[in-house]
Amino acid sequence: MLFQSNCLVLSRSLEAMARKKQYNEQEVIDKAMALFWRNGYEATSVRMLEKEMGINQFSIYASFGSKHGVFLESINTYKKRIKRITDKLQASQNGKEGIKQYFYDFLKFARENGVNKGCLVTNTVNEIKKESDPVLMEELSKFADGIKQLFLTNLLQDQNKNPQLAKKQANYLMNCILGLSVASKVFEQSELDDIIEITFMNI
Amino acid sequence: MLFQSNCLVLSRSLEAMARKKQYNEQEVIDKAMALFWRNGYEATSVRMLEKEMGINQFSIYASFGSKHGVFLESINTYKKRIKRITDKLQASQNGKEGIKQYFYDFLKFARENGVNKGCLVTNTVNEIKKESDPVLMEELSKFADGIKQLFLTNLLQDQNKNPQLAKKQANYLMNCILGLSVASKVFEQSELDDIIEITFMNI
DNA sequence: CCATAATCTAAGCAATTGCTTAGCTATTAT
DNA sequence: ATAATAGCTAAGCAATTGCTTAGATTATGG
Repeated sequence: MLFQSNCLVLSRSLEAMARKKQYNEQEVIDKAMALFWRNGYEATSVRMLEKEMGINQFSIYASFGSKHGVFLESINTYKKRIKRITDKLQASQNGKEGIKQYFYDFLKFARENGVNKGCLVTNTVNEIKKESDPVLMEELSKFADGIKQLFLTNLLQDQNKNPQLAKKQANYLMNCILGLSVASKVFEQSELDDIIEITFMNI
Repeated sequence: MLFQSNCLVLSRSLEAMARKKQYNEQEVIDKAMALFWRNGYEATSVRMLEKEMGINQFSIYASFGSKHGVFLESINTYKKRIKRITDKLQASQNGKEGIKQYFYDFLKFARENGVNKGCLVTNTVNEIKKESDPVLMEELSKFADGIKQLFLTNLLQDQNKNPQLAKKQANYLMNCILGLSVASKVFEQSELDDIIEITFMNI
């Protein structure tokens, strides 16, 4: 599994060593994530992963155990990649303006060659049934809660903000960015800009 | 195909007649729609449709041509079913309050046995790739535009409303209800209520 | 140089996919 | 009753799914 086989290698340094992996696990997961992001989980076959990751099915199963395992690592990598903009939001001291910037940052983050792919986490919540994979679902919920919490702390930076209201507004903002994840796939950029402006008009 | 074979029957009344269909096409499509709504397009197999619709695969293909054909008819039926609440919005004279009511009506419409299934059209936009079925995608876009237009005309009922602003607000409201379609699958009802209240607070 | 062992290629597995078809059944006009 | 015809059942089709495995390849320690 990812980054564990290397440790295994170290712990066995006394025995006879064998062939080295001809690929970097993080690199091939990056490519897998891009494919899942574009296509969704079900619509991405192991044959497609083979091509995109540039390695044989044997290697995929040796490194990640299953298609599901590749997907879990893809989600982890997605979180790593989006951390760049959530960290920026965490560091922000501009109240709701910082959150607004996060909305624009997210749209940029989710765009590739002019195509909006939405949020991989949101796409996944939309695709899988809650009861089919409750562990993954719980993980995705926690990710969303983390972002909602960031919204809340940023909202509370604004003066005279009622904490009760701020909590509701955090839910409201979460709903708006969920909408943007979907809307960005269909709407024009100018419409998305309008939406963001109205969204932050009265909070 | 749906409601065409009956016409065929009429036009051939002089020749020998044969066995009658043992199912009602609208009834079995209602069941197919429910399944697609719960599971999505790809995750619904023809074998599952067989069971849910209560008819053999032969009958499915005789009546609707393909799995894709069943889905197209399911979308049509979805539009018929949701018409009950869009018609209510069309008849409303309460400005933004009528739209707010539509939000609540939609959440009720999308709930089945306590489970929120979202909007079938939104789910589909989220699942299929734009280029894989541009005809269907165009149809779904038109449906969404129709609702956006209803938002706009209702907004313009409010006094002293700037038409330019109203257009942006219609996009904003469309984004919020797209969000609700996703959020309703994960959020508690009280949170959804909070979201709707805040959504209409600043327009 | 050779034994060991991890990684590679490529063929193959059962199960499932959307769809078709052969043969039986039911309904009608004559 | 009989012939004609449409609908039904159920078996079967090729293609694709996620996953496995046999055998060749490559790297290391002794």
